[in-house]
Amino acid sequence: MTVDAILTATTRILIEGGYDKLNTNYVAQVAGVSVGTLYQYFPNKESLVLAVFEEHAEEMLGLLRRASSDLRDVPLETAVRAYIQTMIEAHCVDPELHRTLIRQALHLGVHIHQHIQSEAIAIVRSYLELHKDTILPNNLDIAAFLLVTMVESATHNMVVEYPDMLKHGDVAEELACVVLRYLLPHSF
Amino acid sequence: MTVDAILTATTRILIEGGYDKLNTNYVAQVAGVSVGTLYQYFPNKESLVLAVFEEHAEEMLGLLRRASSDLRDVPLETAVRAYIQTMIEAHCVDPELHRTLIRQALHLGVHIHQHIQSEAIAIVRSYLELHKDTILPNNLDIAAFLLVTMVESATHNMVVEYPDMLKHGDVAEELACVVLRYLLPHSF
DNA sequence: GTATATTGTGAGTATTTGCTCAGGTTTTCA
DNA sequence: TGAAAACCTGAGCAAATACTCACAATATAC
Repeated sequence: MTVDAILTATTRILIEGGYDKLNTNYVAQVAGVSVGTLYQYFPNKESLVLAVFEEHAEEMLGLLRRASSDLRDVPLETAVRAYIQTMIEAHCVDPELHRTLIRQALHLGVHIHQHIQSEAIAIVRSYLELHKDTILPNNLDIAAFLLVTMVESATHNMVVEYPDMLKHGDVAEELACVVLRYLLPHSF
Repeated sequence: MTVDAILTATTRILIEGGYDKLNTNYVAQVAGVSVGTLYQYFPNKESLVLAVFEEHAEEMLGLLRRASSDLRDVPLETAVRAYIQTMIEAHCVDPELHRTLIRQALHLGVHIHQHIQSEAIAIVRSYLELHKDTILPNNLDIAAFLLVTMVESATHNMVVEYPDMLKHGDVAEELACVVLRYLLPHSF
């Protein structure tokens, strides 16, 4: 319970004031505990951010993992759209926190993108492997790398940097076009 | 001359030790001047990083602007490849500094990606406008957004996060495939 | 050569802040 | 009920560091 209050406070301060405004005394105050208590559960300031990051990343990865197991045996066209949709949802879990972690915490070893991408690349690669006879690309490593990078960054940019775009839900469909035209011989 | 020494020192410290290790006394020492001198040219610590950023962003944007004017009247297929190549070159101007600015300085208003992307989107959009009769996408805003985001992030990831990939120069060619299959009706 | 302007100096200050620790409060359990 | 374990407190220390200012050195102009 105490830990939770501390993490919630950390998250809130991070979102509202950024890493600069995050000091342990203030976190403790917002959490309604004393600094001493805080240091009973977290060895230092950095570990606060790391814990928040871990929680958030797991939540996002959870969605992607679930989707990937659901999509194993689904035709490519459906899978691609579902994958893009899931990626959008993953970014919508807590967009403000996501933006903050990326903007404010990259300089600690907190690399959300790499964290998520490396796992996503493995997933996509194994999916492409299953369908390698029906798709155009030969080099699956490169294809998986490009697909994940592109979908992740487009999604990210859309949700986090240009949130208005989501209303134009067409972007998701257009992104699906990009992917499908790349993978399949016949146009869309 | 003094200003230059200060900026060079800032850059070096930023690359080697990150934003944490950047303190004005140390910058002055490395630059071979006194703190007082430093504060004669820069109002505060932040402005140091901002100046370094500005210089770097201009250098990258310079390449893109030059390319964009060269590519106005070139056939799409050539233009796409050249554009991708230019984007790679832009990221290779000073990859270490680029990585550092992104990782260490995002939390100041230093948003390289947005800075570069917003200009790149305008350039690409106007190019697509010229060729709108020969390309598939209807919504040029979305198309430009996606193309820039995808090419920029793929390039960035390749150069900055997975530098080994560049040796596999095929990634650039594969990326060109993605773009061309999206834009043109006949496959590649 | 003198006066003025420009540029440089660096010890010191004022503040911020991560973290400790000596002691208090609450809970557990025989 | 009482003692041990677990948990909490917050004033304050120690270190880091952004920034100043009174003065010195150098350059420029006449």
